[in-house]
Amino acid sequence: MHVLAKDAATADTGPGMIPGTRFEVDPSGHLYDSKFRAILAAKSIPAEMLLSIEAVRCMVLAGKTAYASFEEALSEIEVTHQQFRTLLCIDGYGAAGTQLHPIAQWLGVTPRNVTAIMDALEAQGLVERVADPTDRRAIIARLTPAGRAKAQKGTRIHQAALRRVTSALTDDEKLQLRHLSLKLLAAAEQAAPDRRKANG
Amino acid sequence: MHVLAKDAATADTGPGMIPGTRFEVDPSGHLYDSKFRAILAAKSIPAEMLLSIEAVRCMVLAGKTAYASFEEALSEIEVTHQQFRTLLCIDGYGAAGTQLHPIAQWLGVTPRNVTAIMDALEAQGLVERVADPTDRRAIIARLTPAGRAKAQKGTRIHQAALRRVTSALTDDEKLQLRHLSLKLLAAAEQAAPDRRKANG
DNA sequence: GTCAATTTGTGAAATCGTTCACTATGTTGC
DNA sequence: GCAACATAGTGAACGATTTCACAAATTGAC
Repeated sequence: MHVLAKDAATADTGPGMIPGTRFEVDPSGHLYDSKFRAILAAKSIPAEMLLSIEAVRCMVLAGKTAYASFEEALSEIEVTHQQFRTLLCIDGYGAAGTQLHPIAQWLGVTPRNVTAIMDALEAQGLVERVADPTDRRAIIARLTPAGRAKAQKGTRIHQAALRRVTSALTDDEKLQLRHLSLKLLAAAEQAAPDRRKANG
Repeated sequence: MHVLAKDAATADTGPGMIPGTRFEVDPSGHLYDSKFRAILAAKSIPAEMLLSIEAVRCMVLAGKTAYASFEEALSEIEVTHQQFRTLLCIDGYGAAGTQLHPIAQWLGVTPRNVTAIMDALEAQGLVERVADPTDRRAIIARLTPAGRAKAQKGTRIHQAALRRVTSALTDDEKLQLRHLSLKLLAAAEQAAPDRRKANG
């Protein structure tokens, strides 16, 4: 009826184990996580749901871990991933800078959060807030020279990390991954209609 | 040199737009997000990186949105997705219950966080802490009858939401998605080696 | 023109997660 | 036996993000 975590933990080195990973290959030639499946198998879940659960979970986990590795890499220059993405976004607007709301959309977070991120970046001297001459409610975020330098260094680091993570996939596989993710995303968005739609 | 967000925003209904989604189909027949690509195109990113960025971002976004839709669905019975996953995990151990550390592994969070989740669930009367007779340091988490009922209701809701999200994919596509995600996950784990490895 | 509705940014408080430090207990080597 | 070390749970402090409420400015309907 139930499988204790210990049971699954002892399955660390199963028969189909791939060297260098904790995953195995199923009969159809696809990777799966035997440890997770062993735990899941005990929970009286309809067979047709198992694959769906596995797929979504793997995707979530891969995304989280990928972003975590970016975070880790960027810590070298003392910016968080989110701060780096913000710098990159602002940099894209050049000397003109941009209001904060477009940044929020790009990051896929609330405007309030951008205020907080800006506070941190400003404290580090990487961005500056200047009045928007065309709209007195708004402020313009602009990179300082230090911010531009940081964005450049960050870009090198981020791209190296990205390459490290994605070199495991061929271009065709990346295309496929993007395609399937977007299909699922479109379906999920209809189920959670009020969510912010990030661009970065 | 730079594309303002406004420019991209006006591209809401491009030529290759799919009805019912905000995505388009590229020449190879794969979905992509034209809005995101338009913004990205301005940022002087090496061509070979663009696809990698898109793929990872789409995956992250899809995962987040999928989980958000579960959260949304489960709010009907006043549990968070994480609380539901915790209930499900504990339920898997039956009447014997389990210590908290295995739960932390299953959820992929720190033990400290499980304490907090348990606090919330206990306050709702869904779980109970009892002393572990075999280890006086440990406590055993067990579902109350109310917890069991909640887990059951939650399972129905969660599975309905999961079906809604994943019905967009064929079984073969789910297999493929899981496969590619795990490949990427394995690569990302090597880049961020200290991360907790979740099982649920 | 004017007034209502919307938009922009931010303070305050809440949520969810983390790390660090600590106590109490178990385990192991000798 | 016992010192050294590892493990289980939790308090305290912190960080990222959200929601709600608000003031100031803009926009739009008439």
